[in-house]
Amino acid sequence: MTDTAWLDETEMAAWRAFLSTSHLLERRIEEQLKAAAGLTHPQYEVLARLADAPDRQMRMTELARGVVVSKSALTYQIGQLEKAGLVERTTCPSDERGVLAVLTEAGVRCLERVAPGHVAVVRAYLIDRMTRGELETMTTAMRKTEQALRQ
Amino acid sequence: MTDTAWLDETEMAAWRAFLSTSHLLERRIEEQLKAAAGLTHPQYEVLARLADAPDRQMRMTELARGVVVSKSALTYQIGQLEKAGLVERTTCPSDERGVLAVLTEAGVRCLERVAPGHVAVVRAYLIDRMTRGELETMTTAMRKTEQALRQ
DNA sequence: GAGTGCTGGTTCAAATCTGAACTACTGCCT
DNA sequence: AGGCAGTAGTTCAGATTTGAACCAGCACTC
Repeated sequence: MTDTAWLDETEMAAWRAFLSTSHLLERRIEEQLKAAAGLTHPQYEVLARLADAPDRQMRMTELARGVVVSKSALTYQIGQLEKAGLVERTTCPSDERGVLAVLTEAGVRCLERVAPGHVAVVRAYLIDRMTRGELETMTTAMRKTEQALRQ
Repeated sequence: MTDTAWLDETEMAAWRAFLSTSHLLERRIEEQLKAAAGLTHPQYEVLARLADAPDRQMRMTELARGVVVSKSALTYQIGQLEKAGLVERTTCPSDERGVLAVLTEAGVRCLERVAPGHVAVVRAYLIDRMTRGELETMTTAMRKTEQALRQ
């Protein structure tokens, strides 16, 4: 906190662009998912992560880390998804404390139905607007920050 | 919704990296601001935008657009900042319906006190981890998306 | 200059997020 | 065994966000 250099023109522009864009995109995605399937973005992410996981199941904490949401928020969201029949809870066989979130058949079908529309938005506003080079540069840049933030 | 191409390896990696990073960074920033000054990130953004604006004042709608937050959320946040004495409301002289949010002297001082710590975080995790080239590439990429999302 | 449609803000209810307790179980260490 | 620090999830209260409904004031038309 002693003497941090201020952001120059270019840096400030970069930061503002990143910030606005991420929020705007989040808004748009939320809107699309809500309209198409009554899902929130975190909910969609949970389904997507589970679908990719072995046996379509994951531990709560691991899932929370992946989706980048607090443990309590995940507890809440899994509750919602359970009510909707898209996910089920199982106690982890190897660790009595642990809970496994499992994607149900209905969950799989829901995701299959919703994914195309979601991907279309991500593509239309972000992916397809970048060149391959920009895409790769962004990825490496983001990864550095991500890694730093995950300690 | 007809036949959108799925995301290939590289594209998916880019999207995931962007998504996680933006959320992780948001979390970290929120934490820092809360600890340093009891401010939320949107609140900080409001102060920062006002500080940059001519006469340190802005119309509500314009401010909401800038910070990328709903009008009702801004109403709420300006209320909070007003309670804290950092911002004041004035009715707009040219348009009787309009409201101008004005940064107070206390607001200016608060921002001056908090900004260095905030910028330090943005720098430490994002800006300083990129080369100048990456920075510029990211900015152009983000701008394209931003523009598309603002219609 | 009344009527009509728009725009600017606020209010409201509902949903969600977070961090701080709290409970239960695990893994060591002696 | 017995104790103890640490981990996994949940619960809870409080703060914030959002969209929809609402009330004014503006601007344009006939």
